[in-house]
Amino acid sequence: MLGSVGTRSRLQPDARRRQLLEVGVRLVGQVSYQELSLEEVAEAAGISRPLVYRYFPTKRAFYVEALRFAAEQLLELVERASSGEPGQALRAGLATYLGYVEEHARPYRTILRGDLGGDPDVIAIVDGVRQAIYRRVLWFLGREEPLPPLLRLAVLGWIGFVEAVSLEWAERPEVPRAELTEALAEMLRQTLAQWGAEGAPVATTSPAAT
Amino acid sequence: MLGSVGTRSRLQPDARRRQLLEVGVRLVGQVSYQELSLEEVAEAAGISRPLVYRYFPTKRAFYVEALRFAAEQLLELVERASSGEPGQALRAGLATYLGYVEEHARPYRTILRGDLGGDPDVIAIVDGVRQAIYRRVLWFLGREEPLPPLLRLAVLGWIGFVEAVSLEWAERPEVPRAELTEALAEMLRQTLAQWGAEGAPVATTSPAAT
DNA sequence: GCTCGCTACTGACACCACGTCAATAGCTCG
DNA sequence: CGAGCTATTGACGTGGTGTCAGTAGCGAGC
Repeated sequence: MLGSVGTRSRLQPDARRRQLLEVGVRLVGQVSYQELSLEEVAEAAGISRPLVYRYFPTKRAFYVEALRFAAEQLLELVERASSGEPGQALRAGLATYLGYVEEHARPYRTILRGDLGGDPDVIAIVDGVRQAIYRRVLWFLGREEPLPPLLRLAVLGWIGFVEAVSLEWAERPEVPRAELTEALAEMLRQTLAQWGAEGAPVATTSPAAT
Repeated sequence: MLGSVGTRSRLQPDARRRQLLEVGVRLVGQVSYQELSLEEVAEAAGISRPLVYRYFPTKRAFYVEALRFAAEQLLELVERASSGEPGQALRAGLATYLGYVEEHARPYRTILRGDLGGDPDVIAIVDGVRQAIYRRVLWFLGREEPLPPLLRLAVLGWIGFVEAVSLEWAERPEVPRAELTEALAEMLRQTLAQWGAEGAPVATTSPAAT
């Protein structure tokens, strides 16, 4: 029961900042940047609007920090799930990823699309998620940067494939998660076989046949 | 030399509206929504700010209309290029698409990402482009809606693949356009072979070997 | 070719949300 | 228990959106 109106307590800066960020994370994905008013944020935290400016220099900065926090949650989840040995890790990571999409459809959309398309910081975050996934995939494959141009395009393209499928699937989950996980993993294998044809041995073996 | 400051002529509503839209199209993709000021738009058109409100009820509406106009330009280009017989049309459409990306990297990014991610109208436009491409691909394949769920995901995923590759390629065009066109077309064939495995004959044959 | 009316067009205003600053009030430490 | 530090706030300035009464250019009728 954070910040219920009535009692205005004096908090330590760390606690206050964290509380504001949590409010922000909850709001990002519910309302657009335009609709988000700092007055509203302050009210939700039980404080006055100027106080928000003590912790965040501007509305954009606040929004960006909240978005970054949400993005880190997703990434941490996936990293944690996919820490096993590469062959299995890809499927574990995909399944976790899809699980997050399933439960947080709207925040996911915001993290991916990123309201405020023009803002460099927002672009940095959205691309940051993509890049983290990219590096993870490289780790799955046992490869390191720099990749040959076509192979790099293949991996980035596959990530785009996963994102597009996830967005559609979040709205119409007509395919079981397990089946989708397997199809996406297999898809990566095939894509690499075609685009990275310069004799690159890949490690994404299928699991034991059913 | 439209709207040079100094002479303020009285235009017909159609002409004025069109002029404003052209100014808008030029600005979208150059500056973000936030940075776009109607004062600036009015000045570029050589009129006063209130007059803009005679033609567009709100700043958002103006931005949306301009974005829609830009999106329609891209779509019309692709449609026109891919009106031949299906087998060849896919590659012609892809090549034209990539050509647009090559020449209008920043506007393309805006059309695709869509600043103002939260706005329903903007979402409608961005998804509209995607849906038009989707229908076009269906026409290539000789199929009609509704598709089986997995096949639908495959086509949408492939479009996501193309978009992701295009965005990266726009910044680092290290692969010849022709090669990329061919790889993407072949990619669609393979994807459908895997995801639409329920005996769907597909029409994307390779062109005559070079 | 002059007048008259219609309407494209503008200057000035109200409003709202962001961002600032001096003043206040609640902890903490001697 | 008093003093000082600082988290907190009410009141203000500012910039950009959206509104409205008033003005000026273009066509119609005689």
